[in-house]
Amino acid sequence: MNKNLLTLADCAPASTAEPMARAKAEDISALLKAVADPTRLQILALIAKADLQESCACDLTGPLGLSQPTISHHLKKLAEVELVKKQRRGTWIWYSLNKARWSQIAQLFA
Amino acid sequence: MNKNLLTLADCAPASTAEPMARAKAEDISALLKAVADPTRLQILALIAKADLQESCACDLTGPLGLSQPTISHHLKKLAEVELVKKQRRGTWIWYSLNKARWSQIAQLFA
DNA sequence: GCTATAAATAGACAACCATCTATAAACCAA
DNA sequence: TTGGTTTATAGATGGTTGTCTATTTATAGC
Repeated sequence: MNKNLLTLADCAPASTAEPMARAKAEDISALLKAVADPTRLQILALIAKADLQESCACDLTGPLGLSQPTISHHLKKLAEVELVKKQRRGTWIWYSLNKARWSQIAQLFA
Repeated sequence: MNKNLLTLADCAPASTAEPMARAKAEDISALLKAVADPTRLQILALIAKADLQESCACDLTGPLGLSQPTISHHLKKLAEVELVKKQRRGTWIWYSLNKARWSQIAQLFA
């Protein structure tokens, strides 16, 4: 995933009718798609508000009423775009927000 | 579309395991889904960089290499979540960015 | 009215995605 | 090694979505 995101203005054409590079648009799109799901938004909010700002997957199935594989699927999507970090401690895997990545999204819309 | 968006932190549970309200998550998701498409990102960038910051649909088909109905479809999606404003002047319809709505997204990730 | 141009709609189709059940893999403790 | 717990993977399924062609609607000028 390309981390060097650009503001829309930066990507826009100078004066010709040349659009934002497709590859760049797809990079940004992939990141935004990961957030643009109601369940994943709920997951992110739960992690952010948890003690020490981290949760294990098993803490999420109950409140969200979803199966364990579904939660696992969503966490994988979030990790793929580096919106969450995962850390194994024994049997559990603890997920936390990647705040730098989070801020990159804010910058896109600044 | 609900304009009273909340930061993730605001939506998160107090101390119970109660997640962000589903309806709220779906509202935010709908807004983000509209932006989370590479073609629509390109459209937004084109509009933002156009003279007077507005474009008609016919100006977009060429640079993006897509059919007129496809462009029309995307512009409709963007208008549904109020990310673009449309104004008819004669035969043409001019699209411009809704900057207030744009900023609301930035606030979500602030 | 007739014609030309711009935009929207309808319908079809392929690709993607969120969810489930069933199963496997990883890890810890006896 | 056996058993228990947590997470990941495989496969299936129904719903969503981006794109197209064909058609219709809206507007302007003659």
